[in-house]
Amino acid sequence: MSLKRKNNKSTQVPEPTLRRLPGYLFFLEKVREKGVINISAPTIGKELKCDPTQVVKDLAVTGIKGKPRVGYNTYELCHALEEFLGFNRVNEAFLIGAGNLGTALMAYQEHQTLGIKIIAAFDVNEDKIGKHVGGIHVLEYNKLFHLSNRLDVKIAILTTPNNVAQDVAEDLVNCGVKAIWNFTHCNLDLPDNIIVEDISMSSFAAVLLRRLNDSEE
Amino acid sequence: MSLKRKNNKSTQVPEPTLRRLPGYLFFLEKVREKGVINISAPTIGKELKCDPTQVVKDLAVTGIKGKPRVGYNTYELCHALEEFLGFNRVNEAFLIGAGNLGTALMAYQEHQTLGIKIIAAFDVNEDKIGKHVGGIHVLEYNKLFHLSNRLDVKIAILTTPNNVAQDVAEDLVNCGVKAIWNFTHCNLDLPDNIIVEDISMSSFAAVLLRRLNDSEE
DNA sequence: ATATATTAAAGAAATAATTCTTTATTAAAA
DNA sequence: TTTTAATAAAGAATTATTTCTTTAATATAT
Ligand SMILES: NC(=O)c1ccc[n+]([C@@H]2O[C@H](COP(=O)([O-])OP(=O)(O)OC[C@H]3O[C@@H](n4cnc5c(N)ncnc54)[C@H](O)[C@@H]3O)[C@@H](O)[C@H]2O)c1
Ligand SMILES: NC(=O)c1ccc[n+]([C@@H]2O[C@H](COP(=O)([O-])OP(=O)(O)OC[C@H]3O[C@@H](n4cnc5c(N)ncnc54)[C@H](O)[C@@H]3O)[C@@H](O)[C@H]2O)c1
Repeated sequence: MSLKRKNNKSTQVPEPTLRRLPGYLFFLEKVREKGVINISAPTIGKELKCDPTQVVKDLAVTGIKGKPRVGYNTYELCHALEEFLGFNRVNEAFLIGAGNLGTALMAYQEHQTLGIKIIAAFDVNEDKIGKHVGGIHVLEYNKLFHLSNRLDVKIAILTTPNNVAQDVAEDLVNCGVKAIWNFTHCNLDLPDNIIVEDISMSSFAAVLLRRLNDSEE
Repeated sequence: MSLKRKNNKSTQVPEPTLRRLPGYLFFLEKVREKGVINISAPTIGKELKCDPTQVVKDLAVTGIKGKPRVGYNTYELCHALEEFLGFNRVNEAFLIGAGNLGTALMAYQEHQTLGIKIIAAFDVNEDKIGKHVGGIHVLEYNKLFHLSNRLDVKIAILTTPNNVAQDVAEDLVNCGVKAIWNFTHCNLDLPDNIIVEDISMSSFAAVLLRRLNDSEE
């Protein structure tokens, strides 16, 4: 999306592949629950409507080998995918900005299955401080600095208003945060080693509206 | 993301470009407010930290021509970008599922600047029906069918639980909806001419966690 | 006026990602 | 046991996207 991060020596897994992996994982978990032991790439491709060789290439990043005429072992694959994505670990995260979107994310239980656990939320607004949503407490923003000294939290979810996002992001970096999930549409300017994942509504809207326009000729 | 839609004769604008365009628009609006009349691609590139020739190529899709040694006219560009993206039109949308995420999106005023206007929300839960958030009423789900006959709404925002998403999506298509902004992580199986824009938390989590892992070697 | 530096535009090259092809493996059928 | 069909894996070819290079235009300075 923004600037490419090439801070790793060995060839990184391509982003399109990475984005597709959770889809495979969820599908595989579903069929595994139904008792399916083995599944082939063509079958996965048919269900998920994508190219079977793409499936093979994507799944290869996990290191799991399939057997000809049998396919992949669903248990092995699920496990390897979870491991590879980090979904089976508990990756603790702070949430900053307990507003409309922030509280929706706090209430969102599925984060657990994505390996991300919001352990505390922070806000500057008196009305928000002290509340708790989905078992997560909203703390005074200033407490972020004290808490981050004790805890080693590497991930932050940023849901403040746009105009304070840059300042808050800089605070987060100073608190030892290494990756920011940015829901604001502020173009964060941070050191290169900080991972920023922008989830920009506007980009989605742009693609949707334009494609809709295209389809109407 | 999922399957490529190639339903348009002329070469479509590449998706990566489309995703970047709103970023240019917001930046340009900001500098225009400061009274900047002209701006060059290298300047934009420096601010947004991207390649200047990329900027030139991206902006070329609007049809706006820049002048050597001067750059682009900010007014012209903003206008052309809004026009191209459809952000200056009122694209009416239905929202289905007025839960945590749904109500956050209803309260989200910035949709207006993205050209999307939620005109009504629908839910099956008695407790939700009748409420209104951000000036938008939550109606009984069944009213969707009546209303869609009268109104010609082409866009739907899907924020129901995952397990009903497919059924609801099919209803929406039957109601004449042409584009679905899908926030569930259900793999919607719909006719090819329907535009589905998946905003999958899991994909973002995957990229974020994996890159974090990569950076820690 | 003339020269100079800046820059958009167009095209070429490089890189990344996807799709196609071939090969080798293996379970099941004959 | 031998044959057959299915399929993973590896690599080639294609396609898409980004980056680099050249060219032409033009405002500013000389
Ligand atoms: N609401 C949505 O559905 C939605 C969707 C996509 C993106 N976004 C983006 O998410 C961000 C938040 O949106 P929202 O609708 O939740 O807004 P909001 O105003 O409801 O929430 C923002 C919260 O941040 C708090 N805050 C303000 N300054 C702060 C600071 N310096 N430190 C910590 N907290 C601070 C506010 O008190 C408030 O509780 C915006 O950038 C918006 O563009 C929102
Ligand atoms: N909460 C989040 O932050 C978040 C973030 C990303 C994605 N999501 C996804 O968005 C979806 C909704 O999440 P949520 O947290 O808002 O859940 P939620 O349970 O709070 O909201 C779902 C709403 O849909 C309504 N609903 C149920 N069945 C319906 C039907 N057949 N027709 C119409 N409405 C129906 C429910 O009454 C409820 O109000 C889920 O798929 C979730 O994975 C949520």
